[in-house]
Amino acid sequence: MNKLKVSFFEGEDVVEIAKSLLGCFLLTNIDNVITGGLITETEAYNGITDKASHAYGGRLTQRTRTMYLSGGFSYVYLCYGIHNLLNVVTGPAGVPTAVLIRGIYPMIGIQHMQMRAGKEVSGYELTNGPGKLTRSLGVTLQHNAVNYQSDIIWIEKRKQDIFEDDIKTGPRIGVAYAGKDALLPYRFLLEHEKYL
DNA sequence: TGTAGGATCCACT
DNA sequence: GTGGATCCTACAG
Repeated sequence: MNKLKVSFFEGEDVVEIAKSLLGCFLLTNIDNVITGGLITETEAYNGITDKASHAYGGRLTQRTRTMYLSGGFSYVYLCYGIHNLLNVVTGPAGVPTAVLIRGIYPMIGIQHMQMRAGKEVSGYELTNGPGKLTRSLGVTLQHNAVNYQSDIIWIEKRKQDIFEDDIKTGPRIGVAYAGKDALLPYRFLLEHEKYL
């Protein structure tokens, strides 16, 4: 067990944190079952100056309140009325930056993830999307504002360091409404095959 | 109080 | 490649 510490999440540079999370293990202990896998895809949401962020312009509402917590809490919200999306809040308290976990490679508790997703789904298909990974991991709105130091959701460093060359960068998905900010290279993908 | 639209996924063409 | 599902959130009035 080698949980990422609070100091990691409290870093000021959300883009750097998004990149650093690639190759770490995301784990949940929900319904008394541990499930999780290798983080393969993340996106950074850079606070009040980022039009794609829920907290753009300093928006502070019931929903976005969680983003203003100090780094190391979860931010779960409902997207398109159907999908729960899981983020990691970063930075000091009052700074609403967060990293969206968009994909993991299933490694632990695969059988149970398959039950949650339905038996037709298997392998990477279980968790290769932000809505799919929460479904397979059992994450719901109940798990909003959970501390990543807890035994419910946490992130571990298990692998050796990731090589820069194995990280692909690109614009974020589904944020066309954000104008110029939609083009920012805040999406990170890991060529994960060699790290399995 | 009303309504437009969304950090997605899946089935269908 | 396209569109429907589905319902909460945000904001205007």
